[in-house]
Amino acid sequence: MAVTQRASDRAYQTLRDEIVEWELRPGSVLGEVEQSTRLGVSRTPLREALARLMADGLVSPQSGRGLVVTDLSLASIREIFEVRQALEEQAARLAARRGDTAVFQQLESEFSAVNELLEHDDPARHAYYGLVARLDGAIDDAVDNSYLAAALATLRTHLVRVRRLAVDDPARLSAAAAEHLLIVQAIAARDAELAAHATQVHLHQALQNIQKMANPHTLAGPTGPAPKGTL
Amino acid sequence: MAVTQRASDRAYQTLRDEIVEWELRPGSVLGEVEQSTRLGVSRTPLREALARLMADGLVSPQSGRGLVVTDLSLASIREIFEVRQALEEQAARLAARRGDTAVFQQLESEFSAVNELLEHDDPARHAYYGLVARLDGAIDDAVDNSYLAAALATLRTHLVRVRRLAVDDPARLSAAAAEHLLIVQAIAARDAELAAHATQVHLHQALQNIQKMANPHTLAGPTGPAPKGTL
DNA sequence: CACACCGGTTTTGTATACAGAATGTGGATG
DNA sequence: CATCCACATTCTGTATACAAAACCGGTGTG
Repeated sequence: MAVTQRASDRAYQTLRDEIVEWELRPGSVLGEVEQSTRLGVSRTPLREALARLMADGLVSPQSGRGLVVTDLSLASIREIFEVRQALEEQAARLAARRGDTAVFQQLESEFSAVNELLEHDDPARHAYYGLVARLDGAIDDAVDNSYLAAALATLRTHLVRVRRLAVDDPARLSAAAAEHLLIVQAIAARDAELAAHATQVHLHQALQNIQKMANPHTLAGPTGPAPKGTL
Repeated sequence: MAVTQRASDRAYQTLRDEIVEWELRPGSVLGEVEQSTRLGVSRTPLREALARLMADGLVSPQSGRGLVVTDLSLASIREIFEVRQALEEQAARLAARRGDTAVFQQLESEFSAVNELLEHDDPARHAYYGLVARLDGAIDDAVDNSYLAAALATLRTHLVRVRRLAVDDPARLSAAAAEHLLIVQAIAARDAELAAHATQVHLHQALQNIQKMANPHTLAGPTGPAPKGTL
C-alpha cells in the first residue's frame, strides 16, 4: 500500500479518523489555524482536507463562520439507513447477477466459521469487521459500478461512526453474521432477489438493534463547548 | 438568491457548467495555472474548485499528474442509471409516504398540462425541465433526508450531462411527461408502491431512449488532444 | 537500433503574507 | 438597566512565492 505523501491527505485521514472514532465529538468547531498547527501542516492543505470532509458530510458550515463536526442523531441514522437500504439492495442484486461465484463461495465458508472469530476477545472485533469489509469489497468488485461504489464508500464512512454506538453485543454480532451468511449464499447461488431480500432483512435488524441500543447520552452530541480536539 | 461571492464557488460553478454543457469535452486536461488564468482567479480557489469537481466525479486524476474531465461512455451511463434506479425508487416511495398531498396535486395538474409547455419551440425546453426540477425539489422536500438528497444531487449533475446526448425527441419528451404524471399521481395518492414502480418504469424507458439515441460519435470523447477549453 | 540515463522544464504541492468580513465586547446613551 | 453603536480581534478567503516531484527532450551506450 502506498504511503500517504501529501500533507492534505494526511490531514484528511487524521481528521476523518478522529471524527469517526468520536475523538472529535459532534459540534466541535474546527478552526483552520487551530487544526493546522495541531496537525503540523499549513492552512492550504488543511483547507483541502476540510473541503473533502464537507463533501463527505462529516463537517458542515455552522452559521456562516466555522466548520463543525456534524451531529449524528438517531434521526440522521435512520436517514443513513434509508439510503443504505436503497444502495445495498441494489448492490446485492447486481452482485448476485455478475459476481464470481468462487469468490463468494469462499466468503460463504468464512462466514460459516465466523463464530470462531467471535470467540476471540478482541474488543474492536477487527477480525470480524475485516471479514465484513472483504465482503463489501467483493460486492463492489462484482457490481463493477464506480458511481455505486463511491456512494457506498461515503455511506460506509458514516456507518463506522454509527458502529461506535452499538458495539459489544455478542448476540447481535452472531445474528448479524448469520444474516451476512445468507446474503453471501444468495449471491453465490446467483439468486438476485433472495440477495436483495436478505439485505433488507439484515439492514432492518441492524437498525432495530441500533435503536434498541441507542444510548441517548452518547447520541446527544454536546452542542456547547465540546472538546475541541486539543490533545 | 445570494450572488456567489467566493472566487472558488465561481470557478467551481463555471467549470461544472462547462463540463456539463460539453464545452469541456471528456479527456480535456485541466491544468491549474491554465484554468486559473482563464477564469481570472488564483490557484488556491481553483484547486478548491477542482477538488469539488473530483468529489462530484466530473474530473479524475489521470496517470499521476493532471486532472482530466471524466469520460461518459454508454457503459458509465448504465452505471449511473443503476444507482438512479435504487435512489429514485426509494425517494419516490418515501415521498409518497411523507409528502404534502397538496404540493403534489398542484404538480399533478401542471404535468397534466405539460403538452402545452412542449408546444413552445424552446430548443432547451427550459419550461419543461424547470417543471421536472420542481418535481425533484418537491420529492427532496417530502423525503426530508439530507443523505439521500445529497446523493441524488450529485447524480443529477451527471444526468444533466447525459441529457445533452438525447435531447430533441418530442415523442420521448411527451412520453416522459406521461410517466412523470403517473409518478406524481401515485405520490399524491400516497401509493408508495405504485410510485416506486412508476419510477422504475420511467427510468427503464429513459435509459432505453438514451441507448436508442446514443450517438457513438458524440459519446466517444476524444481521448487524444481534445480542445482544452481555451476559448 | 533500442534502451537507459540525465538535465531542463513544467506542474503540482505547500507555506506564508495580506485583505476583507464577521463576531464579540466594551462603552456610551436613552 | 437595556440597547445600540463603534472598535478591536479573529477568522476566513485569496494571492503569491518557493520547493519538490514528475514529464520530456536529448544523448550516450550496449
